[in-house]
Amino acid sequence: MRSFETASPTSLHLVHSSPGVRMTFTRDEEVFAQEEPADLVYQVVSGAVRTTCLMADGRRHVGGFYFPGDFFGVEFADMHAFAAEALCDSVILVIKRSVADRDIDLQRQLWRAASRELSRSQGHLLLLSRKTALERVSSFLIDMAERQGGSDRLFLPMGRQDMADYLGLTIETVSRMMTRLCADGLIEMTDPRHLRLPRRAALMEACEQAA
Amino acid sequence: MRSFETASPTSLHLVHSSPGVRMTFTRDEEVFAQEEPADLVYQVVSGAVRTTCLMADGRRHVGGFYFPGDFFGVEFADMHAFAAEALCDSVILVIKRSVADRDIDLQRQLWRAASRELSRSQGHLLLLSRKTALERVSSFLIDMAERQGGSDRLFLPMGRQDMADYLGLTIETVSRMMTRLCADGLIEMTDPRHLRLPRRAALMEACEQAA
DNA sequence: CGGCCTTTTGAGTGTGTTCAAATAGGGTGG
DNA sequence: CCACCCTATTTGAACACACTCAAAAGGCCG
Repeated sequence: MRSFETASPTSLHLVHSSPGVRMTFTRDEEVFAQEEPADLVYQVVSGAVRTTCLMADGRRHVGGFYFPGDFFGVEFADMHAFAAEALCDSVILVIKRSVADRDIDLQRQLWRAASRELSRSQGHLLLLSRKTALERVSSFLIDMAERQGGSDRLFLPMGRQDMADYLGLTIETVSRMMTRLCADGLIEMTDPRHLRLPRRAALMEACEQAA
Repeated sequence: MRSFETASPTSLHLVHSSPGVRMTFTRDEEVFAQEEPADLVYQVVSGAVRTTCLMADGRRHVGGFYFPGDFFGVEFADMHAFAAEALCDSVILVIKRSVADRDIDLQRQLWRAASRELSRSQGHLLLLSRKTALERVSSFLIDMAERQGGSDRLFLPMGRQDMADYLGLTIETVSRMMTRLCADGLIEMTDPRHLRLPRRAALMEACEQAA
């Protein structure tokens, strides 16, 4: 089900000395669980990951999405507040925190990851506090597009439910907003996960403010 | 307008060696501004502080409230993402980051502060993403009560607008929910800022899930 | 082709917003 | 000390946006 390989020098540009183990995960497989000790940190090699948080009443919250090069599972507390699952078949580099803390370069990368994580979480806060459904979906698409490089083609590795749980909306509302954006010519959809953003500037207008 | 005093050994139990300067701020006075270099950290000695974030379209977001003993302005980036203002006349201990980083004990306190800040911000995220107005206001009151010690009396140093901007609601909705909680006997209000929480357990029910 | 899952669409409802006005509280000057 | 003003809060009524429930359409795999 899950394959282990010992780390070896690879072409992955973000990790010089490969101070960890590569593991592969299949779609929807759990990388780590909520409430699990946070003694490891993770970096996406290929594929994509989401972090989720299950709440008492069954509602699910998606904390973020992670793409190749991104670190995740970097916490301050010694427990994971979120669980992490592979969005699709993915290769993840797993690194011991104790090892990471001895590698000065890696340590710097983790610090930057934590810093980015915090500012992302603050942006997310603003998004949730006072944005309309259309603004949320637009912001999301812009964010995804930026993180996938400048191309006007965009692939969404997550389903509508994941988007909804990330944006604090229902799946129906997300779907409706996507339809609306299509109708307004701001996006084109070949299928639900493959988009083209022909008018990025106009789409950013729809966000109304900084992400 | 603002008085400076050199730090001196005081009765404040949280700071042993007072490695900073005490400053007093009047109501609504700015402690630091958004986009200002974050080379100082702050601790509330007396009074209360809010952090705010002004958005492009004029909407305001309140990031958090800080009470005696709480640190604020602890950032990862080298700019403040939020501004900080005194809620009422307050005494603030101002500490140079460079000095703080040399004090092993203080450093530990700042780390814990950053950690708490992050988990608070995640709780805030959950609150904003899927909670009803009543749940938000209830959670807020419970949180405030816990941070002010176990008493069933609660003083709110912030106005309804601050509460609204913190909870992602309008001032009218906050007011209505307060009225509703009164009607349901979950809180008592002598005036808008002075509450009594006679049925804490019942109030926590209204939060529906972890803060 | 048929079954299963995801996404989309539709109709009706409800919660929170908006706009507007009334009330309460606090400070100032007469 | 009281009248007045200014601000903060509360209340009311109508509306709008997103949700809920329900069903149809589209993909994918067997």
